Amino acid sequence: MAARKPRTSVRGRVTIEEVAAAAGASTISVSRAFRGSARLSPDLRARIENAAAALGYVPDRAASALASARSMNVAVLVPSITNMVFVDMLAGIDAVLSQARYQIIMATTNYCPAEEQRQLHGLLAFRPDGVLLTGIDHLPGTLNLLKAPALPVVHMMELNHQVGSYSVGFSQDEGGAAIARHFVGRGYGRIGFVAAQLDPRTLARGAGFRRALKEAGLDAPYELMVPDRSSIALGATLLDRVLTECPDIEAVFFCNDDLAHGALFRCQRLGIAVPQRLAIAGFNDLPASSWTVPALSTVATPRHEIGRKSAAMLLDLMCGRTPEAARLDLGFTLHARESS
Amino acid sequence: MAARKPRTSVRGRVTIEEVAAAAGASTISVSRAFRGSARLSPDLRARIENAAAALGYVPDRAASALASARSMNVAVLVPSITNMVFVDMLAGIDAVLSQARYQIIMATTNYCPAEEQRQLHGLLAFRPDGVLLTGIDHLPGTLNLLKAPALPVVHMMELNHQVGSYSVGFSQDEGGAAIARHFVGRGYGRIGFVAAQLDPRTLARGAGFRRALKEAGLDAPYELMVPDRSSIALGATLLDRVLTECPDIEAVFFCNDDLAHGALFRCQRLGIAVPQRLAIAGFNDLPASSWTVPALSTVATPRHEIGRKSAAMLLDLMCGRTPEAARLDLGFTLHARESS
DNA sequence: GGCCTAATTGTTAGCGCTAACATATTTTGC
DNA sequence: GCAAAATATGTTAGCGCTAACAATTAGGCC
Repeated sequence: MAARKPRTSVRGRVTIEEVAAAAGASTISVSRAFRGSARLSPDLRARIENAAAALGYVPDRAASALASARSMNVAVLVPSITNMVFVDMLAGIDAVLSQARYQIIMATTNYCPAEEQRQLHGLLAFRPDGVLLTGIDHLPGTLNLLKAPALPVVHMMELNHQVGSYSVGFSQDEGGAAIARHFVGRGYGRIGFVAAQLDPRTLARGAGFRRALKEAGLDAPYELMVPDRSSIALGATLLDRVLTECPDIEAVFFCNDDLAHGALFRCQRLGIAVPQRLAIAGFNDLPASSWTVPALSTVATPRHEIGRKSAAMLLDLMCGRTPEAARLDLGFTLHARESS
Repeated sequence: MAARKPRTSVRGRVTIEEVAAAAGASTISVSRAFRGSARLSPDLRARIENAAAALGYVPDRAASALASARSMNVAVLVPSITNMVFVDMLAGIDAVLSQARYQIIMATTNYCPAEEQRQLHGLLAFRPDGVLLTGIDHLPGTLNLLKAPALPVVHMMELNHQVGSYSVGFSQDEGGAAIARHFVGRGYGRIGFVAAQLDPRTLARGAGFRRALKEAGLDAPYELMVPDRSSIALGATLLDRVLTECPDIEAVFFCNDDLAHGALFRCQRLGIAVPQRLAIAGFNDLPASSWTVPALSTVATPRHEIGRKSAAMLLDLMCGRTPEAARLDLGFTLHARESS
């Protein structure tokens, strides 16, 4: 017995056992005190907290996870953190999960489904209690990984219409359509769509844009789509190509604000009047968009709220509660500004 | 004995034991196979890998960490991830650490030393093998937390001259001085310094800026410093205040590019000619800075490289190797563009 | 008081994995 | 051909914590 009860841990860390000894309590009571459990007299709790503070005790999540089958980790997969959109979403997620004592374990997929599966596999080693995925398009293998441990999953940014799946987002397709209708309302004739980083959400925006133009009886738009990662520099480059390939263009929908900013700056540089000579619209409403001159027309997306609500929904699922709705549409807001 | 060897794990997860049984090997061999250890015949290794793949085995980091006293986690603390600078740094860190099979456990401090300590305490529950901290100014309690477990630490972004500490960065002070000398070289007379989010790095830039102006025999600059978080919107607001409070100002150094962009946009809006009427400079060289019209003069910081080198240095320390240098100065580059 | 219920605290047995120490098995040197 | 060294594989005992149960104490009521 003595061998099983070292008063000083082997590895030089303060363990629950030392705290228990110092507080004159049992290990399980220390464990309970740290998990905020009820069923502990104020006196014992105080003694334990004092002892823990004095010894500098830090709980060990690994041991806790192993013993309890709950890791209090949540795996989050986002395409990129260089994209402000996902950073805002992450902030929303963290706000809700850290409140509930969960820790985010995050990885980036680089917009690649295969990389998503690889990264998820890696994150599963943390035995997360739930998973947040960006988007609704995943490899079969990715979803398979989640089946065996029956992990709760919430899909973010898009709306998943598959039964049994949970999602929080808005209709990317409708967002694209909103820009199209705005262009139509302003009377633009020759219209273009420029996209990069052709992820499912970008493509959905393009589809909605096209559909709405068609519904309004207009010609199919001029389209320029490249697989490269979106950036301001790429937006500038693509604007040049648009002007070369389609000189009579009147309005262009750039699939996101990064590209639109690049195009806007390029127009300034070239002395092209926006919106008189060329109207420009973006998507997402980044902070810069309302400050550029001219201010950028764009669709504001509720990404922070998407993060919050996704986390809340996952929290429900992880606690065995049934979320109010399996699909939460948070909508979007068209901001018609000076650039169109 | 039979009770200690369940062929199917209690929790429905595939365990190392089931893989071992399926491959006709011992558990330790499976463990060795997954840690890429040598001392395994190609035949056994193949059998284990096949069995693991067939069963869908995912290792359990919690159990591994508990058994081995190595978590393969690295705790990283950054002020914010809404700031591109730290995102770039994180990308550099991740590139190196994921290569070495380490996982980043990240938290944000919101530029607050007390929050840094709180978050570090939380991350220590992951028993990280090393820690990366942003900056060199920390609460005594923060450093104390790292003392007991004798955790390797590398400080990022600034250079720490304290003996026994490791840091990778550049001289923020010199960066500020570089802008000052640039302004002096261009012959500007009435000069200003505008700062927000007064973290130690911002203050160091200001100090260097001031020092260099003094060395050049100029008057002390007009200064406007506010504690708010930096943003484009704030940059625009502060520009208005600068013009009101100091109408004859000729050149302003904004402590970062976000503020400078806001100021630049505001000048465009107000019809203030940059740099003719007012010269503007920023700090960090964000992607937009070379595309704005006029292009923004700024100091490019090697933040991605700082991330890479910090991670590499920490890797050395975690493996018990001694890094080549305890302090790595990666410098910076002044980009004198159109705005000044 | 005596009996019951409820609240509080403790004991025991692992969670899944790996370090440290055996134990085969093969290779090498002479 | 045989001991010594090198290589390959296995056995055992926990890592620090918590679930499940057990035991103890306090409170309530007639």
